[in-house]
Amino acid sequence: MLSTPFCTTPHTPETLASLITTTKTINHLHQIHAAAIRHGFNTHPLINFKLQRSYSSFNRLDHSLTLFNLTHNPNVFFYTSIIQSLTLNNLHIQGIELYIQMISQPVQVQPNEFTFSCLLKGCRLEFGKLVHCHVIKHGFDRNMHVRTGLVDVYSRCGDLVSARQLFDEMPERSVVTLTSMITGYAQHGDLESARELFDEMTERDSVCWNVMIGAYAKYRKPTDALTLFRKMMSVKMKPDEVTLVAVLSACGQIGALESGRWIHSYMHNNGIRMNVHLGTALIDMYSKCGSLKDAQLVFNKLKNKDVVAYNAMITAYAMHGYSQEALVVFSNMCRMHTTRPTDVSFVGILNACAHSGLVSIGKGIFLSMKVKHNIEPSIEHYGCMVNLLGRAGYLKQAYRLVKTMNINPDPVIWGTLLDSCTLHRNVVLAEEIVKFLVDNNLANSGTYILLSNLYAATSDWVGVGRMRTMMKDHGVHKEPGCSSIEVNNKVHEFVAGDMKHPDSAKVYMMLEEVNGWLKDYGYTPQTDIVLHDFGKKERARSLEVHSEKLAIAFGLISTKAGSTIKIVKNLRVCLDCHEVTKLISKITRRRIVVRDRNRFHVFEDGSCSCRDYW
DNA sequence: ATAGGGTTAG
Repeated sequence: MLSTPFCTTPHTPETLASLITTTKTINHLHQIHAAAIRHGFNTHPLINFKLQRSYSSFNRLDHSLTLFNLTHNPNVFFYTSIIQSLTLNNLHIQGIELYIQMISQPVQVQPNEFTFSCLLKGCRLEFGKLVHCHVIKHGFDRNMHVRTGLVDVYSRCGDLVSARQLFDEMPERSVVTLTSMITGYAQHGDLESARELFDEMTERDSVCWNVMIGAYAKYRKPTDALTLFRKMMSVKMKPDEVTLVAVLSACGQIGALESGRWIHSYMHNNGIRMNVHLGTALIDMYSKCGSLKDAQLVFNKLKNKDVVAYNAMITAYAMHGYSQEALVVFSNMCRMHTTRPTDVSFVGILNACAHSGLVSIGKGIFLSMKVKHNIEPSIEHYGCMVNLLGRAGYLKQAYRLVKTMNINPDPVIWGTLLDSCTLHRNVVLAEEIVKFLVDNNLANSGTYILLSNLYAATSDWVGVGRMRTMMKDHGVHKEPGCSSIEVNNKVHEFVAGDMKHPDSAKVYMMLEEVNGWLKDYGYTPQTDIVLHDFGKKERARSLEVHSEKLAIAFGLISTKAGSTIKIVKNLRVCLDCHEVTKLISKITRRRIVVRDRNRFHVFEDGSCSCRDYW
């Protein structure tokens, strides 16, 4: 203590106050605090205010509160800043309590516009409305900061009508106000209204660009996200860490590896430091773009890995069918004392088991959720188990699990079960399930499609016809297949059977050539699973134009011989396409990587990394 | 002396 300068040098409140503001460590702060007490400044309002803020900045709310409780008659500055500390720590109830204490003191302390700004930050609708009343009562509702805070509360909480009304009636608005309003729309899925306001802005900072790009990424509009990002770059607005996280997510969704790599090198070249957010986004991007090696590299180098980073890597291994590796990362994570598995970890690890048919390991992990980790399995975890059991052929067990679980089964889980019935050609069980669904009014479009697929798979064309009629009667449509491929930093999309791409003529010529090769190999199209265009073309013809085949044909004509072709598909790959792609990889000596809705397939020399189990 | 908007995994 004696070695520090604070014991001997004389101090004025002003010099102490400025020392507090510049202090870099909590120990340093304690010494200054001690010096302040020794000099008899412990009741000095400015000193105490600064001390409180400083403790708060070191995340020592406990010290802040002690100090506050020892202070007689705190003034509005002290009240406001302690309220701010509380709300920043998500302690809004305590914040409101302090506000009430403040206005009901014997000697009332009048709140000001700053007090209301702090009260509103991050608060929920019930408190927001309460604070709103007090804002009006104290006459601060025309203050821009306060009004922005109100807009923010209503829009974050989804009361977009109230938010918009307050917004429209504002005397003036700042970038922050607009961003709050845009965020409200964006977070609740109204991307059009968000974009409309965004386009009307006369000045934009990086935060509002981030909100808009992030909204596109969140609502799975990766092309819009990337387009807007390019626009941001073109107006010389510098992207920051938050921008890049959103853009990387978009790259992952669309499988744009070249763009993703470009972002990674942009980080290096522009001094954007790696951190756990960016690292996780990179792991996600690389794995969804088929480059598991790069995902591993980022993961291994990443410091301070949190559970989100671990989950991203577990999911990456699961998607690529590397079940053992996923299990290793999972157990490493469980061994760390800083990370505990979450519900997402279990979705990842159970999917990893499903992709390799690790039934008993999966069952063990599923049981451990509740027993060992105190996590109640959700419908998604049950879905993973139904998938694991069903794919492995334990259809009865899967069915029993759905019937006995204490959550209401949803259409997804029934779909998973029916999918497994199709895979194992179990018409009897499938019909039992469908009858159950119809009897209980649970059948939906998916039910008909799945049963129809099953009839097709077992060559029961009468059954297919019956389903076809039922679907027509119910106006059921199948989600069109869509595949994309990135060539020279540009993403090309193909929808099943479409002719929209500028190079369509060449693509279809290539497809004819491929069909010739396949015929020479003695391949005949399998009469599987095609419903979206039934009745228009004969089955064999429609099989030829599944979207991934168009994308692969485009890849063959637009990339260098021998290079890898990478495709992203929105649906699960069908049996026929899977067989055909295996053959194409053999004939053309190309490595073909297909990411379908569930996982990766790496086709090489006539076989697939999923070992035909998917 | 003090305030308002943005981030990752299925």
